[in-house]
Amino acid sequence: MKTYEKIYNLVKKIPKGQVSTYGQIGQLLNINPRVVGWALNRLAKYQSKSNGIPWQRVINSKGGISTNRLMNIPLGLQKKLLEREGIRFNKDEKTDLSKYLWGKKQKI
DNA sequence: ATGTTGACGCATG
DNA sequence: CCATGCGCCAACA
Repeated sequence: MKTYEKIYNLVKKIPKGQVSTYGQIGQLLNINPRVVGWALNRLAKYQSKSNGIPWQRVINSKGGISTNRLMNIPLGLQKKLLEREGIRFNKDEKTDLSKYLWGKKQKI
């Protein structure tokens, strides 16, 4: 099984309303976070069609969006998709990872 | 086989 | 806050 397949399988498990990070995915699979980014980038490159993989739920360790500088992906798309799932962004365009990170318990 | 490419993360200035 | 630098490594060409 290819590494990127493992990554896709894991990303599929991120629950709606929560997010993960490149680092967290990498840690769980014992691979470098860079490879996680590479694998997700591959989706946009080689699979123009929708694929059922919730790629938008993977963000960077700062709680921010990393796709905005890419030509492949429309500006602001990832944020829009996440907001649609209930993720809120502060004025610095960051999410509260202590709240939304996959595996953390929700505060009341 | 060899060089290049990143949706990273962390440390440092 | 911004800018580099570097370790990292699968897949691609």
